[in-house]
Amino acid sequence: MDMRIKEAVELFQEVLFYGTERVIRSVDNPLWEEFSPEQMQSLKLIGKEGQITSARLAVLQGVHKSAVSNRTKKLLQKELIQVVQTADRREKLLELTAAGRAVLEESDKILAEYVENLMSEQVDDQEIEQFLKIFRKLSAIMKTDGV
Amino acid sequence: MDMRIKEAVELFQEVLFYGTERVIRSVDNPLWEEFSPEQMQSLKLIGKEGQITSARLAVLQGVHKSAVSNRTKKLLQKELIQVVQTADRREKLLELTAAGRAVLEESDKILAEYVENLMSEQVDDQEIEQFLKIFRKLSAIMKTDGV
DNA sequence: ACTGATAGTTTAGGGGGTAAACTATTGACC
DNA sequence: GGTCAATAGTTTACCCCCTAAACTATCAGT
Repeated sequence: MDMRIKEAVELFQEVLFYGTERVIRSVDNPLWEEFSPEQMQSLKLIGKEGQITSARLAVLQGVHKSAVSNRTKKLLQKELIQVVQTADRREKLLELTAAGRAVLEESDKILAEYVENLMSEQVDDQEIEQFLKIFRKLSAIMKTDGV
Repeated sequence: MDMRIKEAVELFQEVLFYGTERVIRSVDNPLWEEFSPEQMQSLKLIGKEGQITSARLAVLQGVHKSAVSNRTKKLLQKELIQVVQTADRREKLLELTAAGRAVLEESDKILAEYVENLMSEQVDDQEIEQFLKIFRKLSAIMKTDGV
């Protein structure tokens, strides 16, 4: 059991902490150079929720509201999102523009191709099932605890 | 098959791209506040190789040599690593100091406890096997291609 | 009306990264 | 031996990201 923990820790660090970063940096795709991963994540979440407040976006992304404020400013400049005023005038709802939806779709398409390509080449059918199972679990754990 | 790809893409983004970052930020451990993940990765790699050049470290971390230069400067200031001159006077070998080794050990211990705790609580034995299998695969893929 | 709570923005300070210019040193070739 | 291109690292300019704390505006309850 002890050895397995040790290996798990190594793999954890290697894949989750460092591997992903390295991979993101090495991908050369015009979309990913123009928009940062964090900006893409914002688009994704805004798209999923339809309309969303800064405060909620901060919770979902796990960052301070000031970080969100900074990000939304950039997305507004790029005209990928727009602001809708609500009755409570302190609050602003963010939603995607047509351009924002287009970017999001394009990004999803690229990633889908990437993953599909990867899986068909290097991963067999049974492994895909296991991959999905493990990642569903990880996703759930990350949302509640923290790893 | 198409639905599975779609789910895989979602999980990919959620867990690898964003989840890990969020988790790292939310962990409150004095060690992790004092040293960035990148600095810890440097320590880990230097420790693993014993002695290493900046150039090699840059390749292993997948970043430019200027980024490594910046990081090593900080680690030197914190006295976690030291420099050894070689015959080729352009080149510098980096190695851990005793303090560096101590930090690395402490970090591994903390992570091991974390992972162990997580697994015993939320993951059953069979899942651990699957987890290891999938992550070994991911690790291998990340080292060659990029995801 | 007052006052405390809430939503967002701003500022200061510190992480990360790239790309390109620059220093120092080496090694190969004439 | 002298010249010059290649190599290892550093520096600089410019960008992204983050937190913490101060600040503005607005709302809601007493």
